[in-house]
Amino acid sequence: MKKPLYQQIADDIKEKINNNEFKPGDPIYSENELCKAYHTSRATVRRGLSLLANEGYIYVVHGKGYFVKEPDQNTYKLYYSEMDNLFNSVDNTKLLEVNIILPDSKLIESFKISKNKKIVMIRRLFFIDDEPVAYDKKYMLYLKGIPIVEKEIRYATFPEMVARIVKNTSLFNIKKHLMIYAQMPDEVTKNYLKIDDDQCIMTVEQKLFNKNGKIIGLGETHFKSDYCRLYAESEFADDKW
Amino acid sequence: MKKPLYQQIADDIKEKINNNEFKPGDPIYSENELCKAYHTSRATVRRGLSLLANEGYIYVVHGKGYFVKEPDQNTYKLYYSEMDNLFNSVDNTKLLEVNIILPDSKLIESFKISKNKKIVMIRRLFFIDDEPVAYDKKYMLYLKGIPIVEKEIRYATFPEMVARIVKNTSLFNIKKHLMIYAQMPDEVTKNYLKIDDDQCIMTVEQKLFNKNGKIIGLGETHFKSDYCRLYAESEFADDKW
DNA sequence: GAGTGGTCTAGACCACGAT
DNA sequence: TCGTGGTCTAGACCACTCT
Repeated sequence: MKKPLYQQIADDIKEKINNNEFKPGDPIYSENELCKAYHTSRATVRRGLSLLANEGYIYVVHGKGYFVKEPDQNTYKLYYSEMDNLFNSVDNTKLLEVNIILPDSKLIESFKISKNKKIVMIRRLFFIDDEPVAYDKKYMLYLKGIPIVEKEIRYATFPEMVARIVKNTSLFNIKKHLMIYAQMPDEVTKNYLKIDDDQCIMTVEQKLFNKNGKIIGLGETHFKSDYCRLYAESEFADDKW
Repeated sequence: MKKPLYQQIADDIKEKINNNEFKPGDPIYSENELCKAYHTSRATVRRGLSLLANEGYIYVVHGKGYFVKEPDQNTYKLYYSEMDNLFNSVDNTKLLEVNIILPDSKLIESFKISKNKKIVMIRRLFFIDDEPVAYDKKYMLYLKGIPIVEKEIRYATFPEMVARIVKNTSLFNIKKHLMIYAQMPDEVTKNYLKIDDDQCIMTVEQKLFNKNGKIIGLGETHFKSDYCRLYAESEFADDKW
């Protein structure tokens, strides 16, 4: 299990950064210095530095050198799926509505489309152990010719739906935004989720974009608060390479 | 602005994956095939493939080849800081308590420490425009000799605090976990946040670990729901290299 | 012009998987 | 054994920054 040299180089520098021997903003060794120090070639040195760059420890400036980065404290990896949240999984769903509609002014605004374009609207209820746990609404651009198969959308997450229904999208090239907040449910949501006391809900709004940055989907999911615990962790970029 | 060859190789393969010519699980070209196809050396081909691997499009199996990855639909990049959330920033804080305590059984359990170890406890209130918006509690391992300067912790995020107070930690090597959920406030929180109607709160629990996986900090922040909107987006790993 | 990183070549040898 | 990827060498030439 000998550690490759490029890994050793990366680890040595990483340790100096962790121990504050190199501080954010500081220049570190040049490639040539490292070549000499480790009696190796530039390719190997560069590979080590590339690891550190990918892990967010350093950055490069052409013609100047390598510098220690300010650590990115506030970025986390979040796991989110309408259907699953590490603690419980939706085990049943009910399709409340699948419709092709003309957009109201709010949707026209959001999708930046003309008013004669059509929108697919899907409303669902999610269940766990026969208890309604989330009320879900989705809007997607409608493009002729793609059949909407109920079976396929009952358990689909929003990205999966869009990859099926909207043309020229694959799960690889959808950009996604989430907005997450707590609120008190409105009457409709209260009814669907059978909330009678003053329990609150977690709302997750989704926006999906194609690779050109055009909005192709809008969604909101309202979770009964007991059934929505979101988990996130700091990303320690693992060395994929 | 000529595109480097390794980028071209990566883009060509990426396009085939986006267009579903290569599906998840499929083997793609071998390094040697690509060398021939692009009349180039293995190093260049490997650099292109490395890009794709870092962006999550493909994975490698030694001795077998490169394969298309299942797209990671449910992973997002989340921005979280107690002090800032893209919509509003805490502009004032009040230190309710800074104390060194002996852990109760719950803390002993959580930190996996013996009962004579000491814990630093910090409680704060956060304000925006003179309105209390969050109630914040932190627990950290106490190590002798490090002074706790009130000025330094009033506006500090949890990772910043720990990097100051706990030995051998830097902002680079702290692992962080978050648990996020909506709930109704308890009486204490209601009083601090001056909530009289039935408004709900967003709770964010933080766990901090050192590089060996040992827990070094526990925190919970309770936000008035209007002041906590969390934002996340799909991570399109930018080519750092 | 000297020093830095950015791209690329044409090899070598090793480790792993399938057969 | 053969084809695959994994590590590494010793160069080349180019582009950028600083002085």
